[in-house]
Amino acid sequence: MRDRDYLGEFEHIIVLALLRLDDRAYGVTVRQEIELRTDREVSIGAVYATLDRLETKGYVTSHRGDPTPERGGRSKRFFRVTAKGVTAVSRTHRALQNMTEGLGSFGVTYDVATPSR
Amino acid sequence: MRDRDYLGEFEHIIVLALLRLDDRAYGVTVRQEIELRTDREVSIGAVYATLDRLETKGYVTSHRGDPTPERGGRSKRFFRVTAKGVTAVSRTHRALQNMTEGLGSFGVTYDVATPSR
DNA sequence: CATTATCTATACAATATAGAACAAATGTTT
DNA sequence: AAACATTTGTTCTATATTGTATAGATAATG
Repeated sequence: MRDRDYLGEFEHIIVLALLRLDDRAYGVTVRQEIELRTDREVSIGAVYATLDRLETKGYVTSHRGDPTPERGGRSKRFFRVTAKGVTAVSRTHRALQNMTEGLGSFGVTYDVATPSR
Repeated sequence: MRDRDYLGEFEHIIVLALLRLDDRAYGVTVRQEIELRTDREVSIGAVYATLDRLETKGYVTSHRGDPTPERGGRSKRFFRVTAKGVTAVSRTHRALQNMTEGLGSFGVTYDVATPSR
């Protein structure tokens, strides 16, 4: 993998969730944060699969937390964004910004076509 | 396909390019615009594949232009974003914004981990 | 040992990417 | 003007990477 890659759409969202959650970021909270802030349903498997890939790529790290004293308190796997990860979000973010700037709030200002079907 | 879907990362970029280029948007200019504004190499095949997919989903339409009187002036296939397409960018854009807001310029403010490997 | 929360494994669908092949126009050569 | 070269543009084919859901395994408490 070239280290110039951009984050995929969902990867992007996930990394942002980690940054927001700071040291409270683990599978379940990540999912919640996304469902809360975007109006989108997320399957937990999707979250873990993506987190694993991000870890493989060196964009995040994970470590086991201690079990908490609650029923079902299995130990959590906490995630954290690496410096490399931050670089990647920034790059992705910047690209999007460069493409967007000057467009106004599209959909209002720009007249559009209708689908053929 | 549910009409609640988000644009993939590259789809997003492509649609933004179309909006910028307005009525000058066809394969080659789309590619140029992206390479110009993001610091990214784009293969022409990727552009068309994505444009086709977007058209199938009703996010863009295309029509043939007349051949132009220049060397190599083969007729172009012009693309245009549909209302549905604009809705989709907006939705994608908003989701990203909601996830980003309050984060400051990440990378500066947030302290990060180092990759395990 | 039933219940709860979390994580893992796996499979499949959708998206992204590269590159070569093909097409249509004009320019050049003889 | 026929043949061939050059330029610009599109299509096709193949493959890799991302995104997604589901089912089931684990580890804790009551």
